[in-house]
Amino acid sequence: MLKFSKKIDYGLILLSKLHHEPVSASAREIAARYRLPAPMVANILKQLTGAGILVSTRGAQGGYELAHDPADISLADVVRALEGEFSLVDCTTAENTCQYSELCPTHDPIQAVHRKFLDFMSEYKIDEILGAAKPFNTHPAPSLGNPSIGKTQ
Amino acid sequence: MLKFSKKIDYGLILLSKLHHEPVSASAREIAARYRLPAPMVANILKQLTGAGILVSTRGAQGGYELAHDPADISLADVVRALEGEFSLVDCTTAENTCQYSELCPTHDPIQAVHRKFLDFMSEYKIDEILGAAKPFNTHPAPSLGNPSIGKTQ
DNA sequence: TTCAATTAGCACCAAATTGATACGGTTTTT
DNA sequence: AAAAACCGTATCAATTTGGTGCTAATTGAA
Repeated sequence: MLKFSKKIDYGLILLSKLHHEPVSASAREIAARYRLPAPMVANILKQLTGAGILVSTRGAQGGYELAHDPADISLADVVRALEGEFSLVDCTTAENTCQYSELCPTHDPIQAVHRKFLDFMSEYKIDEILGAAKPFNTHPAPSLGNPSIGKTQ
Repeated sequence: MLKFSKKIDYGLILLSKLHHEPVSASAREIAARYRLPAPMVANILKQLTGAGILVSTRGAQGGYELAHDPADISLADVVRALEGEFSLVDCTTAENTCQYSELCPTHDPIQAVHRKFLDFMSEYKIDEILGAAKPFNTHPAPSLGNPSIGKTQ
C-alpha cells in the first residue's frame, strides 16, 4: 500500500526529538518519553545509525545524536534507511530489470511516476518536517503510545 | 511500504489497454492478452467500475469501457478505487482523528507531506500515463504473466 | 426459449510483510 | 567489576496482499 510504515512514522518522531533536544539520548529514554515500544525504538535508532543519519556513543551515558544538519537529510534518506531503496513497483531497480519491460505497456510511464516520487522525497529535507514539529512534548503521552491511532479501513 | 500494490500496477495496464483499444473488452480477453491472473483482472475491473472509472455491459458480448476521458481521471482516483482512500499515515482521515495529535510532535508536518502526495496524485491525470504507454502489446507475453518481475529485497 | 457469455458480489486461503519482542555479545563509564 | 548502553540477529504474531472460487443476475444469440 501507499503508506508510511510505523518505522518511518516513529523514525520521524525520533529525529524530531533528537533535533529539538540535541543532547545524546539513549533509546530507553526516548522510548519512555514518547511511550513508544522500546525494542522498536532501539531497532529504528540502530538502522538510522547504520545509514549514517545518526551517530551513536556506546557505553554508559552513551546514546544517539544527529550526524548532520537536518537540512542535509532528505525524506528519501529516512525512507531508504528504514525500509530499503524506494521502489514504487518491483521493476524499478537496475539489478532487477523486468524482463518484460519491452512488452509491458506501462513500464516507461510508471518509471516516470517513480522518479517523480523519488525526486519529491529527495528534495524534501527533514528540517522542513522537524522545523514545523512541536519542539517537544511536555505531557508524557497517555496510556497507549501510538502516534497513529485510528486505523484506516 | 511506500509502493504500488499489484492491483494498481495491473489496474494501470488494464486502463492503458482500454484506452488504446476503445472497444468493450471482457475480463477474460484482457487477462489472456496480458497473461495476468484472470480472477484478479476481474476483481480490478469490478472495482474500477464501482468507482465510476469504467462502465460495464453485462451479458454475452458484454465487457468494460472507460467511463470518461483519461484526462479527467487522476492517479489519485485509481488509487482510491483500488485500495481505498489514500492515507500516508493512519491519522490523516477526518473520522479517525488521532487522539494524540496534540501530543504527537510530527502530526502537523506529516499531514503536510500527506497533502503534497495527494495533490501530486490528484493532478497527475492518467492520460499522461496512458499517452506515454506503448499502444499495445503485439506479442502475447511469454509464460510468466507478471509485469513486475524481479522482486526488490 | 434455452444456452452460453459475462458481470456482480461474496467469501475464502496462502504467502509476504509489518510490528513487535528477545537475547546474548560488545563497548564504555563509573 | 558492575552497570549502562549500543550491536546483531533471530523469532513470532498479526496484518495485508495476492490470488482463487462459487453462486447469482443479466444479456445476446442460436
